[in-house]
Amino acid sequence: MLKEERQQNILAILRREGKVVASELSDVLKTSEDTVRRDLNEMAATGLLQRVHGGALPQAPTAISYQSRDLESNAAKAAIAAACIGLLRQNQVIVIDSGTTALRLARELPMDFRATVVTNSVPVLDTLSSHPGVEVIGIGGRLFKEARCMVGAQAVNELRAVHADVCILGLNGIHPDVGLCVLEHESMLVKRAMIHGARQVVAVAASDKLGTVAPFVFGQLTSLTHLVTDAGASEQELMPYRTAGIIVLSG
Amino acid sequence: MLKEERQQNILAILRREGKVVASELSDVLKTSEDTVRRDLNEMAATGLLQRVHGGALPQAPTAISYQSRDLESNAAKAAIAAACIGLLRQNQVIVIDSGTTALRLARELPMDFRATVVTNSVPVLDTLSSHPGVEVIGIGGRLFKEARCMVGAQAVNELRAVHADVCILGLNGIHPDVGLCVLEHESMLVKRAMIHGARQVVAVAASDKLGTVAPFVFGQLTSLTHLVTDAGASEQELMPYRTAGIIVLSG
DNA sequence: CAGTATAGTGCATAAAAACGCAAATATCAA
DNA sequence: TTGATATTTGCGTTTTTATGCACTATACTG
Repeated sequence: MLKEERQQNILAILRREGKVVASELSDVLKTSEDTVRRDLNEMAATGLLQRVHGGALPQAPTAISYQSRDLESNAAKAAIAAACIGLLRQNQVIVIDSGTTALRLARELPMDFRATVVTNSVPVLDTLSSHPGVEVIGIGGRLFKEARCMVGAQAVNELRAVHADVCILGLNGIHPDVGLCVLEHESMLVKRAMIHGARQVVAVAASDKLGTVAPFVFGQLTSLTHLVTDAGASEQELMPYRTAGIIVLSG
Repeated sequence: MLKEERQQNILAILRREGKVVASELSDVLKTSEDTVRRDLNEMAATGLLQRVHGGALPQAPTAISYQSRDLESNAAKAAIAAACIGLLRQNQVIVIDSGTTALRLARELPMDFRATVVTNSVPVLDTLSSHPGVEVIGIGGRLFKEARCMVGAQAVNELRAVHADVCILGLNGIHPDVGLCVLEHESMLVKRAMIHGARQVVAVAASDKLGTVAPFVFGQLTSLTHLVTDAGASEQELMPYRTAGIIVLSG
């Protein structure tokens, strides 16, 4: 087995299992623990994973990552959420994506807001449990633990059956030429299904996401009707989106 | 289990429960109290949590509702959950119902437990997000807010497609003659779908539920293979269930 | 203030990592 | 092909790390 091939395998296992143990790897890959350790160290040096005693973990620790992401850039996210809520009308059917910005929107939703919300995000489901006026539809599927949301074929199918008035969409990167992108393949498919059939598609993105690219592109810029970002975005940065016919709000 | 992994788990539990107790952690994480203490001290040194006598608290005050924590600090439910976990085997497909007793079971599940869990309960989804070895399938449907679970035709359909090894079932009442009952019509349909096709059906019920009746009957006593209750149940109370061929555990 | 639960300490042990070196394998040029 | 060179891999040894145990000290509780 080639070195690169082996390292690819290690990464695949790491993604699947959430951790790798050096001794187990040497067993599965039929090689010595030395080689495995060398591989792990090499990959850790290039930032592909986090080396720990006994094996390795994903570079973004799963449990802690959600928590810390949840807390960071609070003011910016609050502004985005507020601007976004301004776009919503009573009694609409609203799809809410996973991601901390969309979650923030759900949390800021007035308690007397009346609407139907469709979501695959566990924390959004949790939050909206206490909104009496909101009819909530949970999307089923495999739980993607890092993002706390449902993904997979089942989720995509259920979402395709929904034609929402508004879709609140989170993303990892947005670029005028490349389009809308995310970090994981699974998310790509889910977000495509969310966009499909929605009357308005509102992307929520902190200003640092503007102009950045992530591996998986799930749609063109023209899929969007609105882009909501924070005050950190310059007019120059926003211009390409406006000229593409997107309504841009920056709070 | 890797050290860093364990520490991430501790953080996840801390975030979820609002506190951690050293002795409980050593139990759930299957390690010595020494190791737990070392972990807690290490994390406290890096400012990830606040060390206190007996366990640790979050660095920042948490927004967790006291209500939800209170129903967890119930010794009877802990005993039921522990007995229930004893029935589970690695790599089974397990359906977990909504309800606080079933939720308790999910929380007490060892971190290294490997299985596939199917659930319609939002807090169970939340809890199992931090169990790396558990593949979780969320059931979609309308959110029933009071119980924080998915119900309705969609949920019933998805559940009917599952043939589980074990089904952990909560209920509002169980009576030797009347059968298994719940308070809401929606729950009745969902629970019927859960039972359908399950190899083992384990009812979890606090002893005060025994012999009581609720409006909607979703199954006969013979649908059950196991009944797990707490030590508050008398032998006389349990006898009818035993004679019906049900394996009765009372912790 | 006594009794119990929790913490800290030193030590033994086992697992894992690092290191140096030699063998195996691949790469490349003539 | 052949041989020179670089890379990769495996093995023995040493060093480090992680963990559990026994024991003592300290903190909580009634």
